[in-house]
This record gives sequence, C-alpha cells and structure tokens, in this order.
Amino acid sequence: MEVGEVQTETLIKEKAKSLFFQKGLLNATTQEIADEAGVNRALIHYYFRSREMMLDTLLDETLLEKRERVRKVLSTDLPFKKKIAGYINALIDYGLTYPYLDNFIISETARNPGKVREFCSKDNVKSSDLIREQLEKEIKNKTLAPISAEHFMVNLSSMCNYPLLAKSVLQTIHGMTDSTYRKFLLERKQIIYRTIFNEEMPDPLLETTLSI
Amino acid sequence: MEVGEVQTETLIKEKAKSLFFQKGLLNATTQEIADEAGVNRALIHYYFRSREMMLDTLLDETLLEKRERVRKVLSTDLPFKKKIAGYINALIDYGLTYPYLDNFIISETARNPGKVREFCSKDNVKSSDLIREQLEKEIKNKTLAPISAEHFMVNLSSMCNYPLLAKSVLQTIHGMTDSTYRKFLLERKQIIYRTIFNEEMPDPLLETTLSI
DNA sequence: CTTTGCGTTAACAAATTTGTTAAACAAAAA
DNA sequence: TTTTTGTTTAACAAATTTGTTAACGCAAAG
Repeated sequence: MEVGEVQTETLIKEKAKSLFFQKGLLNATTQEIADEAGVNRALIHYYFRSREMMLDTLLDETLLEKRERVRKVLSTDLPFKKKIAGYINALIDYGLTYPYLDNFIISETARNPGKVREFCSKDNVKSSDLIREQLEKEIKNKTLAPISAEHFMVNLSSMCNYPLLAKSVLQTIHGMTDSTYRKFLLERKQIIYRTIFNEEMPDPLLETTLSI
Repeated sequence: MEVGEVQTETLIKEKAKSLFFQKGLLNATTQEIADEAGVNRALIHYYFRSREMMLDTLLDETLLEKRERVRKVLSTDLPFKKKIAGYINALIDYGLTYPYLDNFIISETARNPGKVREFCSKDNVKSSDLIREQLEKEIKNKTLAPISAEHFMVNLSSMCNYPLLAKSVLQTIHGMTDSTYRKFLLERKQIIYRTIFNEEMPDPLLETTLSI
C-alpha cells in the first residue's frame, strides 16, 4: 500500500456503506461491493472475515455516528423548542446522507432479530428520557398539549424519517424530480415543527448541517 | 385437487404474502414459500412461471386491496375530520395486518426502480387530491393551520406507517412486549389525530376494523 | 375401459454466491 | 541482497437457489 493512498479497508467500508445505506442495494453481493471499491473480492474476506462480520462493523459504525449526532443535540442546554428544532434538523440531514439506513435495519431485523437487540442495547440512553423532563415542564406551562415522551418522540422521528424511507414511492406518486423532492424534504423541517408545536419555527434554526 | 380443499394457487399466494409482508422475510426463497404452504416447490413455477412474476402478482393484489380501503375512506361524504379519523384507523389497522408491506416496496424499489413507477401509475388518483378541497376549506375557516395537501398527507401517513415499519427497533428501545406495543399503536390513533388537529378525537371514531 | 388433461412430484441442470487457499507481489527490515 | 511481513490476486470448492423436464396420479370425459 502506497503512502498517501486511501486505506483499502476504509475504502471498502465507505463503498459498502454507500451501496447499502445510500443506494439502497440491501442485497449487494460481496462482488458488487468489491467492484464498487475497485478491489479484488477476496480482500473483503481478508479484512472482514465474512460478509456477515462486515455488516456488523458497518452497522456498528454508522449507528454509533448517528446516535452521537442526535445525542449531542438533545444534550445541549438549549430551551426545549430549540432543542427539538435541532433534532429535526439533524435527523433530516442525516437521513439525506443515508436514506436507506433505517430500511436496512428494519430488513435485517426480520432476518436476525437478536442482532437489533444487541445494537439497541449498546444505546443505553433512550432519547425519550433525554427530553422527558423538559417536555413535562412545557405541558405544565400549557405551552404544549399533553402527550407522553414516547409518543412525542415517535411522532417526531416518524415525520422526519418516513418521507426519506419512502422517498421513491412518494416521489413517484407526486411526480417530483430528485431536486424537487429534496426541497420538499427541507421544507418539512418547518412543517414538522409547526405540526408538533402549532407555531412558526424561528428562522435561525433552519440552517442545514449539510455541505451539499 | 379435491373439492372443498383450498385452491393451491390461493394457498401459495397467502403463505407467500404472510412471509413477505407479515413476517418480514423479504428474501424468502421459493423453497421457503413452498415449505410454508406445504407444497412442492415446482408448483410455484407451475402457477407463477417465475419468482419475479409471483412477486408482481402479490404486490399487485396487496397494493390494490390497500388502495381500495384507503380510497373508500377518503371518498365518503363525511366531514373532513371524520374522514381523516377513518384514514388513520384504516392505515394503522392495515399496517397491523401487513407490517412489512411498505418495507418490501421500498426495498424492491432500489432493486428495480421501474417496477414501482409501474405500480404507482396504476394508482391514477392521488390521495392528496381527494382531500385538497376539504382541507383548504378548513384552512379558510381557521379550523386548521395552513399546510399543503402534500405535507398534510405525508405527515399523516408518516405517523401512521413509521411506527409499524420500525416496530422491532422501537419495541426494543422502549422495552415493550408485543402486546404492549400493539396497545401503543392503537393509542396512536388518538395521538395522531390530536397532533394533526390539536384537539381531542371523538370517541365513536376509535372503533377498530380488526377482528383480532 | 380408455383417454385426456390438469395437478403434482422428484430429479436434474445452470447460475450465483460465499468462503478458502496457494501463489504472486511489493515494501521494509535484516 | 536476502528475508520477512503484510497485501493482493486468480483459481477452486462448496453451498444455495432458480428454473426445467419427464414421469406419475387421478378425476372427468369420451
């Protein structure tokens, strides 16, 4: 391996993530991954032992990264509504990066129910616990209609994640181009905030974390 | 084939739907389907020619059935809010019947983008068009905050479908049993209505269409 | 009774895919 | 230079999966 060249292992992981989580090729073969990375297929076994172990590594890394991002937003000292605005922002932006990640998880779950439990157990802090206290305060102050922390978080993540998951279907139904649908998703940040809080989202909260 | 016995073709289709759309075995092999139906694998080819053609048939039938149900609800003469309550009811109940249907569609899309377009094009009436008029009237009457029909429908279907899709993950995170999660989903009918309309859902609208 | 046709089965062929291995290669160490 | 170590490759073996086919069984028609 020449100095300065990208590490083969990293290259394979990135191309595999792209196939699985961005392009949605949930059943990509080791050959397809190798082709995408432009390396010999045997290298996948050299670095990861088996396809299954590579999947575990990819999921571990990607889910950890996503959790970190979400955790960071929900653990700030910001007031409740700003925190939630940040959460919406992070979730939609992350979804735009890996539109098929959730889908992948869900499908894998059916194939191997134990694995998800394993991944989830690594996540010892529930996001609903991170907002419960503030949420209840809002409800007490009558600035939010009564709702449990669980339902609140499920509402939120549903409205953020589903339109990304169902992109191809929704896009086809509504006859949107890729760029139109992207705009639609970004619009949704405000829509979701309004639906949850029944009031306008403050402008400064809209900045995307995406470069592209 | 004895008289009175279930038609083999129907039996295969039902067992295949169960595997794909209920148990979430998205990659079920023809052998697994045959085993589930208790028939010889060759019969699948006898009746459906190929695995691919069977998939098309299954999707066609199931999506048509789902559409019919939704269409029926949105095409009644009921006032807007009752109509939406019926929609929530139908969507959650249908999702409880086929929790992996959406997931299947999404995954298939990545493998064969043209197929979804074909399926969607058979659905010549958008559900957002079915409610647009009434929605705009509600907004004009100030009984609903301004929102486009598209975002409104996406909000609605997101909150109904996502928790079913992500069942295994959410269930694990929140440590719920199957029956607890089922209750959680049924609770959501009211939660979703409240989130959308910011007011209580009238009791008579809560009746499930499910027998179990 | 014989024939016809549908439903069913086991056995086979072909394609795909995963995982292994032995050899080739290249760069750094001795 | 030779050796060693880590990386890469082609070739192979094994398992899985789809699709075909020829034969069998059986009920209804002739």
